[in-house]
Amino acid sequence: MTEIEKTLENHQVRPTAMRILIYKYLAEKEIAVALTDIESAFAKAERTTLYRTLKTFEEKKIVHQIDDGTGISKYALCESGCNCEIDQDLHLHFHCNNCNETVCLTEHKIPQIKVPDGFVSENVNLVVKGICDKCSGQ
Amino acid sequence: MTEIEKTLENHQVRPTAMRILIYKYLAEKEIAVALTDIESAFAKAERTTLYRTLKTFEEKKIVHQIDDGTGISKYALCESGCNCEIDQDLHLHFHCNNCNETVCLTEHKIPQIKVPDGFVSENVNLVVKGICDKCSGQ
DNA sequence: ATAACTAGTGCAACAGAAGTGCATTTATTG
DNA sequence: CAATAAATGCACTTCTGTTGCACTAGTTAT
Repeated sequence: MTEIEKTLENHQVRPTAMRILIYKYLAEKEIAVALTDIESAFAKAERTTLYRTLKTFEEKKIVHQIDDGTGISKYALCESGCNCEIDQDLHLHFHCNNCNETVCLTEHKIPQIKVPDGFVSENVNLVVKGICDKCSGQ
Repeated sequence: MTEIEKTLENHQVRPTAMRILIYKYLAEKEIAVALTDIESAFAKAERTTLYRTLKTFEEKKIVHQIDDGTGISKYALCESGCNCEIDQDLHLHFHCNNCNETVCLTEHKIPQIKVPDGFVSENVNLVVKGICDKCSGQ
């Protein structure tokens, strides 16, 4: 029983071959991935399977969905690289306009956002766009 | 020559009947609207025309596009209700999970966001989700 | 005013992502 | 091993966004 299998079972997800592969893929990638990314990485697998796997992972809090403003849903593992459990579920993501990759910037906390009276804040999504470290030539 | 016609011409957009209507619609709405919203409001007009009108408006800085995390592009007039000209093009939007409406919260400035070395910030998109004033019963 | 030209609109079609229903396979449990 | 439940594969559908092309309306020059 591998680490990944344990992790999946801890989240009430049965560790099938496909799921382990997808988990591995997500773990290796440091960036948020879209369904199509996984699709091209696993050419043999059906899109639907990948789609439903991601949905399952999302439900079971293994990954969380990221909206980086490209209009395409992306996903990233919740552990180590993302603080989606903390208080207000603050997401801080950086989307590179050059390479189109989206990364989690977890070191940088989001300042408390105030909303007007009557508004109830449940969730904050912050996407910074620009040029990432790899593309800016450091 | 109405106010709206003047506004359009000031932005180098020829004030056609359709465009005036769409501008009026946007001005009346206090919330950001999606293409489909306009579509159902103007059942007679073609979707393509509305689409291209919005694109033209966007190009000419009459409206700006909002990504509220629903995956559907929305638009709002740049004037009075949005500060899309200021320094870093900071957008602060509130999306109600109940009524699904998205509004601009212009009174509340976005604090300066720091990004790690090597990253260059060009644009910041902040969407707060929750319950709006209308739905929270004030 | 009219011909020539340009901008705007309508229609049709396509692309990509997301989502659903159903049959089949795989795994689990009695 | 049979019965059951979960996972997967396939075929479709829907929705948003987008483009090409023909046609119309509006503008400009002669």
